[in-house]
Amino acid sequence: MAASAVLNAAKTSTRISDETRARVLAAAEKLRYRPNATARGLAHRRMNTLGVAATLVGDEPNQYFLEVFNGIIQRAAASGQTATVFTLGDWDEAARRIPDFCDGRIDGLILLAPLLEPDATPWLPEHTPIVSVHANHAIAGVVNLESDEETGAFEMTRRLLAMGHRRILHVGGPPGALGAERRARGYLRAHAEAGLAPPADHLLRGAYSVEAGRDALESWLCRHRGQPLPDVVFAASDAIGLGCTERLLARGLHVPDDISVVGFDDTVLARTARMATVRQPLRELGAKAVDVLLARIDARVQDRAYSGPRNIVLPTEVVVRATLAAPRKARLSIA
Amino acid sequence: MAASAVLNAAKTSTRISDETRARVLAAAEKLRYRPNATARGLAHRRMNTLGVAATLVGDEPNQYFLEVFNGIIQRAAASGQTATVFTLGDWDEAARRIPDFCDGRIDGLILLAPLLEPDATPWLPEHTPIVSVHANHAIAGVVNLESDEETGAFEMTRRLLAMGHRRILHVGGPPGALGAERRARGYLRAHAEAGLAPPADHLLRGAYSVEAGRDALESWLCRHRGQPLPDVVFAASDAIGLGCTERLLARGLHVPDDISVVGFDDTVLARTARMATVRQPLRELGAKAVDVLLARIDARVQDRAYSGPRNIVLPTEVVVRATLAAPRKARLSIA
DNA sequence: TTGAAAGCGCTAACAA
DNA sequence: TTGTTAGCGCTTTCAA
Repeated sequence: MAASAVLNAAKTSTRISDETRARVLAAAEKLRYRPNATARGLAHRRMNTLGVAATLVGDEPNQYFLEVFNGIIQRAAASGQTATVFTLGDWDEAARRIPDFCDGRIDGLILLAPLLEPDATPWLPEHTPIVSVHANHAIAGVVNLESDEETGAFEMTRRLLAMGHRRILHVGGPPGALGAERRARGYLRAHAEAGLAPPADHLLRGAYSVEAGRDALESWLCRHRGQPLPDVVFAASDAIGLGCTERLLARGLHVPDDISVVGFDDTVLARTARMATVRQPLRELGAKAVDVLLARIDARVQDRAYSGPRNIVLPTEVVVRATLAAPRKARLSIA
Repeated sequence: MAASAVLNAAKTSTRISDETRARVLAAAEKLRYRPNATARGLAHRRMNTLGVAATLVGDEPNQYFLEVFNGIIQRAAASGQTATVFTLGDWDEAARRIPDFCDGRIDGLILLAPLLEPDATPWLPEHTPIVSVHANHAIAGVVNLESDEETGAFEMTRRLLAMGHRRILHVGGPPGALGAERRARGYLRAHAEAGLAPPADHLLRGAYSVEAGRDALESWLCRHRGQPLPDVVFAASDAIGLGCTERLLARGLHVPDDISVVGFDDTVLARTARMATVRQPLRELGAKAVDVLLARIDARVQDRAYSGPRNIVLPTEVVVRATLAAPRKARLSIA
């Protein structure tokens, strides 16, 4: 009854006499009473906690994750929720572990860049609302948030072409990854629109990391010795772009005077390296994911169906920085 | 009894007959039974969840926080724990909000770089073990983890002096912040050891951010027009160092040919900008904080006193990168 | 080896 | 306006 009064203070002010309320408050104060969130959660079926599932491995922090996560916790805090992180070694573990996460301690789950089969339905817990950011496939029952990567890549490539760049080397992301495909598609579409066709060997694919970018570019340069140096490297991620820049500098080439470099994502890496890039609204994506998730949770609480869209696309934007300049007039050859 | 059996499978294998176990397992499977962590937590008084409290505001993600946090979640996951984040707008809110966090949903709390009064004891909940990372003061009942910032700053400064640098401008952290004091102290001690005394105006103080670094250096340079350019800028954080570099480049100065820049922390900023810095083992600090916290939680569960140290200091390390070179032979003046 | 019962700390519906 | 009661889903005695 103490708890009832203390709490109802906010809800039913008429229910308790002032005298009783004062007595309860005094007692609570004296006992340093703290309501227990677990018990309350049990009774209430609501923990005011959102889960975030992501793969988070390796030594170097994944900036993509960290930026989205930053957006998530800021918005969650603003909505009176807290966020708890579940790490997956690999998305193959998802079928086994995700149902365990949805065990009453979270009200909803955000999947960060999940690599899941479209038929994940059998094991996806149906009692917990789920949203995903940059899912690789549409998943039944999961609302997805993404950014318009193809248009971003398209606009960037078009801009490069308009500046006079012609030999545009695309150091792309992993084959099969939806985002990587979309970026490559934008790159190709911009060429097609300009009536151009980039040589097939100007489109590489590999992991999204600094090392992958470094190695991919280096081996490509070695294979193309004596041929003309590309005008610009269009990396499919900022990390790749950084790796490429590193190799170019190591070869004594100047960025952007000899060759430009542009990235993708606009993580802190690009901002720090003053690298031109395609901005994905990472923090907004995280914040919006929280909004949608809360809407779904509310709908469930009120036993309504969630009526919002199943897929939400946020715009991307070309960001010009110091690593992008007009192409060199005198063409260089690869040493 | 189903739950009992299912769970006791791990604990008391003799208690349940094989037949019953099989029946229970089959039923659980058919019902897609999932134990409820909240109820279990209520009964068990253990959520297997660690809390992390930090101030996390502003647009640009705080890399210091993110790196420590990365270490925390990795180690927590390895120990079968999850981490939930509580954000504070300001450490002044701590007295009001921290007791609320310790409401049964977490087993222990990690305070990230707390700015707390030493007499925080009255409101610190005594039923939840707490550890801090880089606390500003010793707090009764809280085990603190930190890194040896003074030695790091000392070693870096000594190294700069040994390279022949003499005019070392220290763009320091906020006055009153323990870490900033320690960094400044190391800077001064290295000078003293070499029988040198830096001019008083070579020691600035301000916030830890890129903007603060940029503004502090710019106004300092304006105030010292015509005087000799420093040999090197020793920034009290990577962010400050980045801000300083930005201003130097904008003035047409070359780093490190005209002037060197070194930072502090070794966040992703320094790694990306190839900036020399003093490395703080941020991820290790996070991981170790988890270890100590779990040890304290176990001690409490077993009703023992925690017997480990009250303060743990991890070493720092000088990292040399491209922004540090020998001082310029011909001295430049400030334009 | 199994079943029954009490309780973790709170909420909510119902009586008084 | 107040007190009582019955859960929330699980764990843990204690009997049977």
